[in-house]
Amino acid sequence: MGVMDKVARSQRAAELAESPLPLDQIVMGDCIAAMRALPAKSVDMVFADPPYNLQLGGELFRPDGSHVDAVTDDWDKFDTFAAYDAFTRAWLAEAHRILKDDGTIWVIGSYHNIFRVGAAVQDLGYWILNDIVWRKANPMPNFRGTRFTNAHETLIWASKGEKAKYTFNYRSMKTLNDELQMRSDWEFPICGGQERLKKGGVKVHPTQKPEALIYRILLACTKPGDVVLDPFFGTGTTGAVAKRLGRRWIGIERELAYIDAAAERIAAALPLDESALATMQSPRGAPKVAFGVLVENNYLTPGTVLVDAKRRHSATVRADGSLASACGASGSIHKVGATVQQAPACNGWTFWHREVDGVLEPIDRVRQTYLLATQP
Amino acid sequence: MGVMDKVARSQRAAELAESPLPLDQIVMGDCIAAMRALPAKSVDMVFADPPYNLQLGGELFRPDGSHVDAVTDDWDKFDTFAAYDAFTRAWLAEAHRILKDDGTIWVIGSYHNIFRVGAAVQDLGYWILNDIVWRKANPMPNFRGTRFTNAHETLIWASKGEKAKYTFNYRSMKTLNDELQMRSDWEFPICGGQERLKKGGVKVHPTQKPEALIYRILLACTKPGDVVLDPFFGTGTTGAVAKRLGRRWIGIERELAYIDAAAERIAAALPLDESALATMQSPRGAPKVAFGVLVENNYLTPGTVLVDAKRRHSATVRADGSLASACGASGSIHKVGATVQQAPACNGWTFWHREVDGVLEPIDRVRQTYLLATQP
DNA sequence: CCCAGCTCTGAATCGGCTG
DNA sequence: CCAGCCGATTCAGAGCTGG
Repeated sequence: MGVMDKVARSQRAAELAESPLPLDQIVMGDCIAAMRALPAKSVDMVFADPPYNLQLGGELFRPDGSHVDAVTDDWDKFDTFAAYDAFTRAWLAEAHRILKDDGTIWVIGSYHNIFRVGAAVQDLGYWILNDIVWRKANPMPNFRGTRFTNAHETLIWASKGEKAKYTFNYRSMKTLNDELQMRSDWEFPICGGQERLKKGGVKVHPTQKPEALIYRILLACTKPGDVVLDPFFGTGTTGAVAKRLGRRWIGIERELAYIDAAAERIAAALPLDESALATMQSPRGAPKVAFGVLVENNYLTPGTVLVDAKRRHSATVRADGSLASACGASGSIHKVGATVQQAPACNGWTFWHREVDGVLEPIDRVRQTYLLATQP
Repeated sequence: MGVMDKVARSQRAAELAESPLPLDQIVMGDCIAAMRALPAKSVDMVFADPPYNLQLGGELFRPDGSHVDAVTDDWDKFDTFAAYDAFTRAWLAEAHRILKDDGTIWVIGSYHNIFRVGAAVQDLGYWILNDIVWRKANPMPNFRGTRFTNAHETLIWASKGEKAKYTFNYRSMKTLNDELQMRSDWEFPICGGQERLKKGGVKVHPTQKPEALIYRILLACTKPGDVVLDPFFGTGTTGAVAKRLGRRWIGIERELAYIDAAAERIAAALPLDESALATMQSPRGAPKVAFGVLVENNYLTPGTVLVDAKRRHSATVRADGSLASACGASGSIHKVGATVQQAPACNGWTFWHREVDGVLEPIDRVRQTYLLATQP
């Protein structure tokens, strides 16, 4: 870290200390009213998972006769498209005011609402940078055989305007994807297992999002110390991941039950720790596994020190799946392996080892473990 | 093919012969004006690949048909969006008028325009059935490294209204996908190689779509002989695939160069023969067999005891094709199955089994045997 | 202890025909 | 328009249980 960086960091710490922002806190109340109370140009990112306005009809049963537990909460009900649009434009306008000029917004939705959201985003002057598809590894089937299986959701990523600057950690994303550019289609399982918050065996929130999804977003489009605002906080996935990645967060939520669950969950979250190990699964179907995926899924913890078989070289795993060697080189496992050996190329999977109970094992072993756990 | 089918086909042929539709032809002209000349409720599908960007070369029309000059420099962004919206709503409204009540529309776009298109689709009363993601196997990389690789496009599939019927060949799609339900994310390569139309080494059209994409759409959502309208015909991918699949088509296109290329291409396309066109049928379309018919014809003897797969419930076949369960319930195979399970509904064909040489087989097997023996 | 098999569930705009 | 009946319809993952 250079001198300028240190100065910038210390200035930043001073700013945050005097900040009127409710950092790392959950604000209870209506999202629009609560956003009005926040100062202009004060946060680096808004992540929003607004109501989808599903407009579900009657009951739905599976072929085996069991009942599908649908989203029936009042917060998802709007009388008309016009009412939904008015609500959407109101909170998007507040978000635009609160964002710093170089901040970005992420919104997730399905075909029920995402087109209305996207049009509003454009009308309010935001500039869409990408739309991202979350491909669900295990979506709910279409039980009646009447349509295609609804197997994805859509995210919109936008800056404050056409000429606005923004953060995009291109190298981190490329490293995370095994030295290929990160594409606009991402595969993750839906949120379940240990990660899914339950109370008395019942899910706390009907639409809890997977941590791996937010992890990739924060890693791609924020820097450590950045402030992320989530106006539809729910059970606090954004807060938990932000804490894990060393980002600051602000949550807005109406329902006390969600707030309680979120507070408990975030308190238990440990920065860059293995706490979420069982929770995040991986891209399925791809025979290739990017090294970054192992990090993303907590098979390898950022900060782990890797060495070669003869302990002549060492390097540290970073949060984006890159390595930083003791001699200053950084990049993918292959590139750093080549650099420290002054070789033209290197297979990082077999070159780098981690120590387990005093014994060295190649990181390819971790990949095998991961594949065994995730491949059929 | 049954007698009724033959009658229906011949009626249909007669209708089409008298039809005022320009079947299997390319109409030269502006898409909105050309659509106005087509009769209401006359086509089974509209497939549309409208212009993606907002600079439409001065060919924008308001809903009233008046011309909009979109290239004027002093137009701000709102005006540009408004002009695109007006154009979009105008052609979508015409498409709604031209579609039969059980027809559907497909529109493809990218994040530049698809949100505006989707919102317009909803506002005009269409009912979105799915959004489909075309994952490009070989997308163009993001050369500047400033965003995620834009590796997909989005399609919207919608019926004419919430209660409208529509065609969806569920079994064909499931068969095409190795006996798993077809999902909402489809992977195809971009159009290239032999398929890509070129003239003097230069591609004829900048956004020619892969035939495989249209093939899947027509196979999923139309029947042989159905009429498909493409108001942005370009180089005629829709026409070539429709001809190949035994569907009728109408294309609208402004540019003579595209029309020439499309006409040549479609003339060279070879229709699949009828045996290749046969697709997986849904049991819904198969001839119905009442359970009582099996008893009447001695495929099942009155007094036979049926059980469920786990032998938890049992019932006796009566002479009139009704069942009498051990617990006193009686009625149709479906009703008794539902009653003994205390379920809202039940498919008796798969629920009830009979024992043959100590092995249980569903009574649907008996129905299959009967159908094989009695159908030509 | 392990494995095979069974159960449960997830942001879902999820019939058609007859009387 | 509504009630009632007919009968078609599911994938992957996690967790539990019994052998």
